[in-house]
Amino acid sequence: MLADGRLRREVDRGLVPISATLSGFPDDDTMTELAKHYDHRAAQDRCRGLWDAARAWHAEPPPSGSPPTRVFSIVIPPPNVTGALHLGHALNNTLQDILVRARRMQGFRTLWMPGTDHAGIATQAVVERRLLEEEKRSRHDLGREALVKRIWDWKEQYEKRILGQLRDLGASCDWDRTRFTLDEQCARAVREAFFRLFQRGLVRRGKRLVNWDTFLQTAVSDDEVFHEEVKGHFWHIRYDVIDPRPGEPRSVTVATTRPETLLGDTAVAVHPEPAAALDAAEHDLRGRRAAAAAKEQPALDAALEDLASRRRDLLAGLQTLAAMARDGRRVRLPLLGREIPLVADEWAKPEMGSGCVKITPAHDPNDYDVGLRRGLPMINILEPDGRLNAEAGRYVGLTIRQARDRVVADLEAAGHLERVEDRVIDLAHSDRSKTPIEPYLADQWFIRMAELAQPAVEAVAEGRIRIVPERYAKGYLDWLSEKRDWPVSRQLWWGHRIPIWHVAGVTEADLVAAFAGRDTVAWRSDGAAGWFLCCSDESLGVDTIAGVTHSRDPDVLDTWFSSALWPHSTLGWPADTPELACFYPTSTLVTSRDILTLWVARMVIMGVFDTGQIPFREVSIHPKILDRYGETMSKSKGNGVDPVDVIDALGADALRFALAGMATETQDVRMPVDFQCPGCGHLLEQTLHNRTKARLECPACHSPFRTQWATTAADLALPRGPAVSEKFEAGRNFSNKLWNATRFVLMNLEGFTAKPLTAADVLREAPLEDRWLASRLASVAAEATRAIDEYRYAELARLLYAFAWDEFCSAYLELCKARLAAPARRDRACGMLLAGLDTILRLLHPVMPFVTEEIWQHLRAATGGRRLPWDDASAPLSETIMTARWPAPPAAWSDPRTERQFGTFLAVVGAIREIRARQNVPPRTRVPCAIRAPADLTELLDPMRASIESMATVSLTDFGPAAAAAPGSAAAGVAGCEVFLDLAELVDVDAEITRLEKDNAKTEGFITAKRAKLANERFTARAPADVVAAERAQLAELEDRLAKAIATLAGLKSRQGKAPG
RNA sequence: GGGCAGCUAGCUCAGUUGGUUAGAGCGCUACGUUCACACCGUAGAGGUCACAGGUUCGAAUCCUGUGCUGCCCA
Repeated sequence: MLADGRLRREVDRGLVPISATLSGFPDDDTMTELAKHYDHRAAQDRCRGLWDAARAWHAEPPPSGSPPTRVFSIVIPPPNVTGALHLGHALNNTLQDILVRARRMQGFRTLWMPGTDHAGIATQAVVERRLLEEEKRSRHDLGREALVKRIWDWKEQYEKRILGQLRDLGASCDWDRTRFTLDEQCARAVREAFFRLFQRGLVRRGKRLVNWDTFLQTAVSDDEVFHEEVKGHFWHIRYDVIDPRPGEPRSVTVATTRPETLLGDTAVAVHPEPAAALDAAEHDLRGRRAAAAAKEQPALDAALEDLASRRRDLLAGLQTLAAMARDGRRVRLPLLGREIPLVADEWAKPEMGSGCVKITPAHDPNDYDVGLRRGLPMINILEPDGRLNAEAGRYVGLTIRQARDRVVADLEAAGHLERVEDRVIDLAHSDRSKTPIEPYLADQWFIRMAELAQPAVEAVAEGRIRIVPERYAKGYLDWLSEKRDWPVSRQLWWGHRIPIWHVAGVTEADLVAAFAGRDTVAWRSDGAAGWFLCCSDESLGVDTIAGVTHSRDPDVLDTWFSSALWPHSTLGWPADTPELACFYPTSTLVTSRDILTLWVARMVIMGVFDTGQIPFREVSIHPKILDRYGETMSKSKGNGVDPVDVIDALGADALRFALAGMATETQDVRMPVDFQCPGCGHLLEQTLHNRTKARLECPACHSPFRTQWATTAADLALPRGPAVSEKFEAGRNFSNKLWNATRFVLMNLEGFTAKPLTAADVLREAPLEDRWLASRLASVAAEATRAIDEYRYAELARLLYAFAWDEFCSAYLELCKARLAAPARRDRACGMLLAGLDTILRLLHPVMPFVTEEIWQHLRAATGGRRLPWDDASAPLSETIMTARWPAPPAAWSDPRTERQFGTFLAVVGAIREIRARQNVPPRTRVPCAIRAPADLTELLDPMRASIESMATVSLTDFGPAAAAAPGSAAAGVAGCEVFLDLAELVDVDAEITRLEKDNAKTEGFITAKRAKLANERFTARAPADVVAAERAQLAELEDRLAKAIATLAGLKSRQGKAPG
């Protein structure tokens, strides 16, 4: 028996694998006492095993013909397979799991669709960078197929890691349905969607100035670009006017930070109305000066002066140039000798530089617009690898850097360089390769947005899709209403290859003949003698068309294209599946605000286009997690926290509880991070300086440890110091509190047999504390349900924490201690303790699934016969809390009067405890106490006499309207009662007097303020009657309290000096 | 340049439609361990609600402006 007992304890500590049951939870007869501390590691393993064995997370569409059920579905924002998940993902998925678990318990047919995203450029860039670092090879050395194979290997590794992290977190996704944006099912949806767009004429081919990454040799989107200020120069270059007439300038001067681009110049621009432009600039400056603070005025004055000197020195020349531009005059491009036109365009600013600007349409976004407006040629001078092409004449083959030096030297030699200024330049860099971005004119595929965006705008504008918090709808609508065409091609190898082929030299009749009977092929003219073909099958299926070979577009689609289809592609579209019929449109999308436009808007667009229905009804936007400096957490900055570190150290529930508690409606949450020394546990603040170090030394024990950055063998041999935050400890403590409350309940169940409890049982002949608990359970269940409905996750966590800890444990459980010792009152107390605990566990399960399940299993083993009023009393208790019924206490349990009464009781106990603490009365010394209370309060509190005595450790000597206090008692007024503590050995009379005087001064202050307020006629006349009445009542109470306190004070003063000590 | 948000206790954050004496967690102070839990209990200290105006009987809350911080768009 002894051995059994020890085994049991070790089992409870999770030291021994349990084979007795499938789930690994103890049977009734093995269950007596829990370990003193909750062991999150063992519990997590057991719970996951239980859920997996039962596939409790799996959802099926109903069999046909079955009655309709309520459906709740979510698709996961697929984490990309570039790397492991960080705390931001943990937050996102915790919130989804809260919704999913709650709805499942509420009886919804609930699906959470999991999966990952291939993240085209990000993943390819990571793999390419490693290839270069570790093998010194480029993707071109490897070739397309081999590189793609490498990326698949990477994907397999990280997908596994990510899904493992999600499972560690407790995410109750339907793991049987896991998808990947590049898997066969998603690929089919991508081809079909693209084909339909092509057929409808919504796909177009066009030139576009893209952000070109010369290292990765691909276009990157604006959000993959970061800006950095670097030191550079401003070169002033002279272009000669061709055949100047008398009175005309012989040359124009332009300034540039990128002199090598002049090789691609196709014009020089001057403002068409320089005088008017200067007037406008001056008007603007004067307006700003009038409104500016004094310290800004000198700078504005200087700007005005500069403007005046320009008017004096430059204006005439600029006006001449504008006239020459209108006349079609030309200038000669230095070095190349090309003749280029002077054009008049507003882009040239007379208030800046020389007032003239060189135009390089193929290599500058603003110049590109000028080129379009003025019909200028666009000369591309770059190869994809960033070297200059044949258009650059004798500079061909040079890198941009080399070309810049040569061009500058040649200009200087030719006498065309006027001067050079130093200047700080805002330079765009690729986030992927960290190299400078070159604006580059490239052929791209675009999706036309004019028609597609409209339904997506309307869905939100008309409220069919609700974005929470509402303010985010504005950004969504603004962005979409611009209806800018979506460039979807990416010059990458990792992704969905664009299903477009090109063929030249065949007739449409040839195409008709080649694809006779196939409705999966469509074509359009390429504008010249060829055709673009689009096909929704995997391949075109023919090698040649009328003997002519075709070629497939080498590019792949933007990652967001496949993500845009995620809600319907994962459910089987374009096939007409039962899943699609049941779970689409999905219920809610949970995401952070930064991808509202990139992803959310595009899902709406494509969902409506493909299925005719919106993809989700509500969007819940949650905050981002920042570090102590207000920077967003990211792997690359090194300021992140790995969720698995927290899960290991404190438990998944602790992590989830903290994250849910942070998810308020404000935008961002700060999380100061510390490194924890693996040797001594000392916390070392993470700073801007140390956060990227591979090894650190503990300032306390001086032993070194490694961080996530460790790569060398020497560093890797060190123990890992995890990045942690104290914010998670509250959740760990809370888990333990629940565990110990359960431990207490289970320890006191001897001889008690749990039976189904009805709503009426709970109220029948119930003592005050039971009616109070029932009422609180009703309110808390309603509030928790509402918080979930309204996506107020933080409030959910907070309110359950406060109720479980402060009310259930600190008040109700304490009160039960006396009842459990009294045989006649025992059973009822056990029943209510169980009901309270069970309800708390169910309400908390969505936030803290593991500890609630672990406890549920122990309770189930000990009290499997219990049912709550909202359970089906004829069915067995649910085997897992995951599918237990969501609490729905009856309205009859609500009882505001009882809650007030109980509040008074707690206040009286609190007042007594306060006096005891102040007077240093030893905790276990029972003190005589009298309570004077008006008749109505006496009647209310009378049933609680024993409870007051036990909770405040006093013996009540007198209680009622005329209760007499022992002379010189310590006293306090509370909630309309007076409490007198007979401290025969009142140690410190002076302290009591000081305290009372301070308190009275405070009370007098309030009274003065209240009297003034009530004396103000405008207040009594205009404020609502109930507010005025409340103020009057309050004043009366304050005056009463003060009067009583003054009397007590007088008594104390008469004792002053007489008391011992 | 335009838009959105934030600024509340030492730290991280709550604070519903304006209405008692502004709250929580952590940290801090004092006392307390055979009695579920020291991952605990009891009590306490700690705030000109960024600043300046305004509306109102009454403002952390509404309006205007300023400052600082972050994000989005150009």
